[in-house]
Amino acid sequence: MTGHHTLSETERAVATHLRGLGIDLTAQAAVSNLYRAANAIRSHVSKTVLREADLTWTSFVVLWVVWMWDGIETRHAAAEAAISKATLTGVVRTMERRGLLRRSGDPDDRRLVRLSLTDTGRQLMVELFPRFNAEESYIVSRLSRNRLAELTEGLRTIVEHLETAPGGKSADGAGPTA
Amino acid sequence: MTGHHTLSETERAVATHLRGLGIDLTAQAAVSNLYRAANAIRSHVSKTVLREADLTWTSFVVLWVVWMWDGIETRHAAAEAAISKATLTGVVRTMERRGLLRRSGDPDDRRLVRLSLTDTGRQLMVELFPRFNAEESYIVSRLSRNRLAELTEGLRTIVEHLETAPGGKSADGAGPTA
DNA sequence: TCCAGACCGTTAGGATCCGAACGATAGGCC
DNA sequence: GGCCTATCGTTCGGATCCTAACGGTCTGGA
Repeated sequence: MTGHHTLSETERAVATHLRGLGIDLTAQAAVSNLYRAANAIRSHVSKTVLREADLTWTSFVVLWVVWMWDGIETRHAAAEAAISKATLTGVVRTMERRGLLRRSGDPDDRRLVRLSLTDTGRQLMVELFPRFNAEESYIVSRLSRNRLAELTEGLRTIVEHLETAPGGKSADGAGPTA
Repeated sequence: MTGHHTLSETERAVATHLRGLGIDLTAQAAVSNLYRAANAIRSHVSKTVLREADLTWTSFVVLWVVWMWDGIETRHAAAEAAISKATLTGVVRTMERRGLLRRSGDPDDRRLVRLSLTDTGRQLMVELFPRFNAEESYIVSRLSRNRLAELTEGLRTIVEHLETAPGGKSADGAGPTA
């Protein structure tokens, strides 16, 4: 993917469609390619490494977050995984059912729920992540060391720009303003 | 989002966790930042422009695709929007219910269904897209013209790499091999 | 002390999202 | 013509995903 039209064809169609509307084409191309790349990556990894482990992308991300930050509180885990608290509740239920993850209440503040991996979950990540990373390595293998560094830096700039922005300040959610 | 930890904190945690596992950290950082940026963008736009129009990101993308390629066949529309045919069926049903989109059979091949915007749908896109694009412009506003061009080029490289790859060749789906 | 407000995770309801299986249609080959 | 196979969009079942509303818990000031 994405689609039976190539990137060039799409960009040409866009250009002709939006002629004279005062559109920022460079921004359009950048965002479009960014999202297209993210989709391609998610799809690729889901169909290779994660498929064998019977994990969805989101499940893997949640496991990853809990692996990185053991005992993390649910609201923080949701923010790290870029999903809403409501979504996390469902994913955690699934992962708990499969014995990969554990919920435990905080004795000091009984509103809180803390998450940690089971031994099985930790073992899964130790054996799964290197394979996941191998795909990541494959994904960027066409870029030189310099170009890859520039790409990463550009992405960081965007992320920090959006995350520090005033933004919409919605109630919950996975947004940059959370 | 994405989280109460900053990018630097996360990268530090990753580095300490994966020490000695032979992990490609530069690839990990690149892919991680790419996906994080995509999430931030999707979230940002969803909460600003699309929220007012009561459209989900996917709905907007589908409308966009049909706007660009009027009379497109469903399987191609699904590929362009990077969603599965099954998902598209549902989204189209929703958009049709709201009078933004129309389905019509192909007389020459009665298996096919072609999609096109209604006048209402076209009018919506004409007034909505400039605002959408203004957000895109805001998103990349911190990058110089040169850095933006480099970013876009790097993303294109990744997309083309994944889309031309042999990959999994799944039956349906929105993947890079579709 | 007590209670109004803030915050926590969960639930409710609906839209996406997927792979797999399904009926319907088209096209090649005899 | 008559079948076999490929391909189309849809349906089905289940997981994700969101906002809004909810009950339980904490906290600070009267």
